[in-house]
Amino acid sequence: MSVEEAAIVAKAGYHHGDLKAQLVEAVRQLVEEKGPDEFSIAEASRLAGVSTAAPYKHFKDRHAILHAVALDGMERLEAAMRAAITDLPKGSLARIDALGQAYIDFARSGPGVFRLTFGLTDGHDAEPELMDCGRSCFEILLGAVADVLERPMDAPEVGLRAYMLWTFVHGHCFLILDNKLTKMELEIDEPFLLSQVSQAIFGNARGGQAAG
Amino acid sequence: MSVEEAAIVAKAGYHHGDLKAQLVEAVRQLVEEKGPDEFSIAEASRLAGVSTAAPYKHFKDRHAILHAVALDGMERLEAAMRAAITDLPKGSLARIDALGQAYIDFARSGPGVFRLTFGLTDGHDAEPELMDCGRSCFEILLGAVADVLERPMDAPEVGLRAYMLWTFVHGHCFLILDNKLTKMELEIDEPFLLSQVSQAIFGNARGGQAAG
DNA sequence: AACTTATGTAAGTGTCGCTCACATATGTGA
DNA sequence: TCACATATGTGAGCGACACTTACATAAGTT
Repeated sequence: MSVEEAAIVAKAGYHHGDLKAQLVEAVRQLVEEKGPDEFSIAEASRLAGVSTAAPYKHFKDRHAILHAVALDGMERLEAAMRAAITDLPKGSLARIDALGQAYIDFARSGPGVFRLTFGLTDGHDAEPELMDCGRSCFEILLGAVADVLERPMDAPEVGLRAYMLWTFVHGHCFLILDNKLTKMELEIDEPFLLSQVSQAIFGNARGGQAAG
Repeated sequence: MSVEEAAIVAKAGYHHGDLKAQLVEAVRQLVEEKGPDEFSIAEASRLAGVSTAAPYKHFKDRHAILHAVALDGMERLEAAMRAAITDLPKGSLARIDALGQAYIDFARSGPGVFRLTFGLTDGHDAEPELMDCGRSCFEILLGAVADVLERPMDAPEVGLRAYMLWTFVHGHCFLILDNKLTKMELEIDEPFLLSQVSQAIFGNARGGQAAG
């Protein structure tokens, strides 16, 4: 059901019924279509079938709406990461690769939201919800790395390797969103790339000494 | 010399003299101060001491200005990368690390421009100038990797490893710009991280030689 | 000096973010 | 059932902005 259809159903009378959630969804759509810069609250209001003043009953300002969309995205990312590893054995490198793939799939399925979620310039400090959710995502990865290394989650080498994995996947996401890969005339198979990365990071860590 | 001072000097009379370059500089400043979303052409015009219509004699629209700022940034990045390796021996891992550090320094010295340079949404970064400059940057890295591996630049393993390095550094840049490192309560020494990365990527490719 | 071109201004248009006064629906306790 | 507080909608309007148009001024060419 699109936003417009949902709007028609929900808005039986004067009151809308579910405006807050539908505004988030409308903004999400617009952000994907036109990019985070080009969307306007006015257009989202039109999509939801309400006046341009209505959103301000639910959100303080434009930034608050974008934050809500970003948070929604981050929550979906966390759910996807959890789902990605449930059927895989604890301590396996397959879990690491699956987490990376989930992250990449999330970025690819919604480039605009991905950019928003990780690119909001202003006070992430003022948005504790978004930060907490991001930390939860990272802790999933931390846990998987700790299992592979058979070390506690707060061990330095666990943090280091988890961070290395994160930066790699994160950077890869930004580069594929910009189509940099094809533009640089690189032909790289993604699963192969992921396996090479986990091998590079964990290859010398299980048989021998750890970093740190 | 700030933009305002330069404007006063340059604008002796009716004509400005150097408006195009100064607009780019003014926008660059504003992007750093307020973020790429918050800047306005009107404000940049005020900074440069001209009317709000003047910029449109030099740039088609807002996107064209942002593109010019992004291109200027990319050119500075390319220069920084070239400068970073001139005094280091060909084929050394030190060159790899220096390129990474130059990239990171560039990001840290101008987060707004960095985001702009690599974050412009798809329709607008299809600008050939920006793309060519980006490819030049990547080719510097490609050359350094090729030297380390003692293989031609177009060899698949050269492309793969160069890409892995790029994603690492690129992801790290975005994460430090968002202060994700401190927020995740990670304490990671950056030079150590870089050396770990080059070691992970090149460690098994050159008989286990580690970074300096 | 006359003509062309480059580069500036002022004024105006439509959109947008956001606010305010007011309208309408909903829930609650007497 | 009914007054009343609260939540959620509308329309009008303000100031800022992107961008356009018509016009003014400078600079180069011949």
